[in-house]
Amino acid sequence: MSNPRNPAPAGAEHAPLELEHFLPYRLSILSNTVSQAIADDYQRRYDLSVTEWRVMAVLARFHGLSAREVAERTLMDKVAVSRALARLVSAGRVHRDTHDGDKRRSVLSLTEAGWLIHDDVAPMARAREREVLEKLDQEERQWLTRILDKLQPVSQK
Amino acid sequence: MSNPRNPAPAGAEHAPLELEHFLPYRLSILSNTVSQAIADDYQRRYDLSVTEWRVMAVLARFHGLSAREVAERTLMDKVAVSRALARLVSAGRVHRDTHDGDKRRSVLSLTEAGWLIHDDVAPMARAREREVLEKLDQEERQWLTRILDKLQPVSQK
DNA sequence: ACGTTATAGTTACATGTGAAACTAATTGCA
DNA sequence: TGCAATTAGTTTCACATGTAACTATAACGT
Repeated sequence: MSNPRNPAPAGAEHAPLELEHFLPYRLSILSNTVSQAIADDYQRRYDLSVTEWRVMAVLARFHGLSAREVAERTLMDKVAVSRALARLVSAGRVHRDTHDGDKRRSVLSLTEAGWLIHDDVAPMARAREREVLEKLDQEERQWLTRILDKLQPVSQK
Repeated sequence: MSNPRNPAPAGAEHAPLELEHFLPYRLSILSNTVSQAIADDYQRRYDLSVTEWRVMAVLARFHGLSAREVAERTLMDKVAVSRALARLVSAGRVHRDTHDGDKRRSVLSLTEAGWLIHDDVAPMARAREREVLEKLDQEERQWLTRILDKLQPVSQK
């Protein structure tokens, strides 16, 4: 009916999608490639998942957050945060207190061990990001930022 | 020790990562948002996963591919393709033959039912992509394409 | 021809992830 | 007060996904 490994006949009434030019597909491939490259660095070395690293990153910036606030800042859902925190706390990387006036809330912070990991991983992550961005010239980098800003959903307040 | 929900003191020696400006993080969020928006359309309606849809999309374009060739074209691994095909075949959306000269290889094509779904989903996906791209002006769209081309890994030959 | 090696595809296992149900604490309001 | 409705966080379940092991067939080198 039609020949293997060749595109469908031009007159075809089906208008198939060309994945390699389809934005969502391209974004997905790119995102996975980039994230994986970075995660490989610390994943094995510290047995640290991407979600855990994100939690650590926000706790490095904002002290005393609750789990819900971490979820807001990372745009992860609360279940993911809860699980990441469980592992981080039991690994001694995050300290969990209970909020004074509200016993439901946790008050989170990096432990000494958490900081050590953070201070090793953060520069590594930045270096990897730099490697990716080096493929672009200055002008392209500026456009990329601008484009991401316009496409990005709300971003956390 | 430090006040909740405020950034760490400026003199802090830890140089925390600002996730919201970190390229891999932004890509991941954007990719998930965009893919999800599109997938929602057909996911429920046809009980069709993203991987399944990608397989269908390449089979719409290239007739008689083997599973391995589908994997190459979608950049998915062969296990994912195998599983997607199992579902698609059992749902009567893809027809699987055995290659004449090589009994290991499959020869895949969309069935009539598969084509019907494809012809409904493909325009829908394109429309959603258009909605996303409408947030950008013409110049930005051109830069985006150029940037993706430069950042993109190898792309399938 | 024949044993080794490579390839196509599937299965099994371990792990990750999201939705919904659940517990505990707090808030709102009659 | 006291009871219903919210909120913080965890647990459970179903399902997706990746790695490695496995089966069947084919290709290669002698």
